[in-house]
Amino acid sequence: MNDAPHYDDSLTIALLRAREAVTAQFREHVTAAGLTLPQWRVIRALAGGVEMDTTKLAKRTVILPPSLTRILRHLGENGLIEQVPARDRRQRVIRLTATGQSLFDKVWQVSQKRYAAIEAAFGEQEMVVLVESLNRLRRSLES
Amino acid sequence: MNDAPHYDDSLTIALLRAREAVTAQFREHVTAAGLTLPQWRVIRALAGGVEMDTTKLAKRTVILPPSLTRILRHLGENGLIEQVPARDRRQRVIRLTATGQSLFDKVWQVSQKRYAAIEAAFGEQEMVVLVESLNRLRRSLES
DNA sequence: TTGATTTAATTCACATGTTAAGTATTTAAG
DNA sequence: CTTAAATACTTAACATGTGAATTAAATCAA
Repeated sequence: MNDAPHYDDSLTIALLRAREAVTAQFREHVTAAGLTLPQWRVIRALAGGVEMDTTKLAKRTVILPPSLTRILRHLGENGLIEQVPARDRRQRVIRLTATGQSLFDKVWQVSQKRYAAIEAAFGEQEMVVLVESLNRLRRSLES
Repeated sequence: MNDAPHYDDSLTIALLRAREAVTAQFREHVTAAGLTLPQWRVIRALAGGVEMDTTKLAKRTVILPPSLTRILRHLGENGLIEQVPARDRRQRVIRLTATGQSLFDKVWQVSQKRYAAIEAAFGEQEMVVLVESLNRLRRSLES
């Protein structure tokens, strides 16, 4: 009938809603720990003694540099991260403090359970297929 | 090895990146028309003479009420939408103005081409499967 | 080595995301 | 009919998203 994809079927909206549904599973316990979800992505990327500069961190966490600057300021003020001296003095190399790592450990325990619950509800195999499909979509658009 | 899903394989990040890749296909021509992507979602939901209250509009466009309030103010100031008298005076029922509709017509032409290009690059059938998978994921988490 | 260019990160300005609190109108209970 | 509860939005406050301009340090070319 209509040459336009129906609104609720459109890819962008489907991605938005799916992401909303998934992040909702993590939001409660992450915010209870005093973190926002973007802040948690940064903590998670640095967990286990990883040291990383801002550019790499921005790519890993899918956070734009200006946002990351503010997030790192917050996390630094709360004593969760610290700066590591770098050869290239333009770079800001970051790592978790002991406090940051132990906060990660605490939140991560719950995140794992939530992730497992999502796999159980949606299907472990379907989840693998979905993630692969999402990554294939991305690659097909980047070229 | 690790009991944690690898960062780049995680569902939340895959959703973020995929969404980023898809929206990038629309951002250029939408912003060239003087609209942000959320503003465009609102315009699109109202296209074709549709009248809708704020609550329904918020759900359709996946925009939270406080954001929608601001967006509607912007669109109203630019003469793209107008308010329709409603029985329930708590509600704000909105529709496009003639200006808004003609802006939609212009932007929509390009959006259709972009959407078709995504289908061509990723595969029409795979796209259908992906959207269904995303919606199934969402439903499995809402119960 | 100097000067132009590139790179890394920040700052600025404005828009949206998110939660909590507030206002106005309607509905429902008594 | 009157008041308590529910509904539809809005406002406020803070965090992040986004694009453009800025600063500082490293690299490259002459």
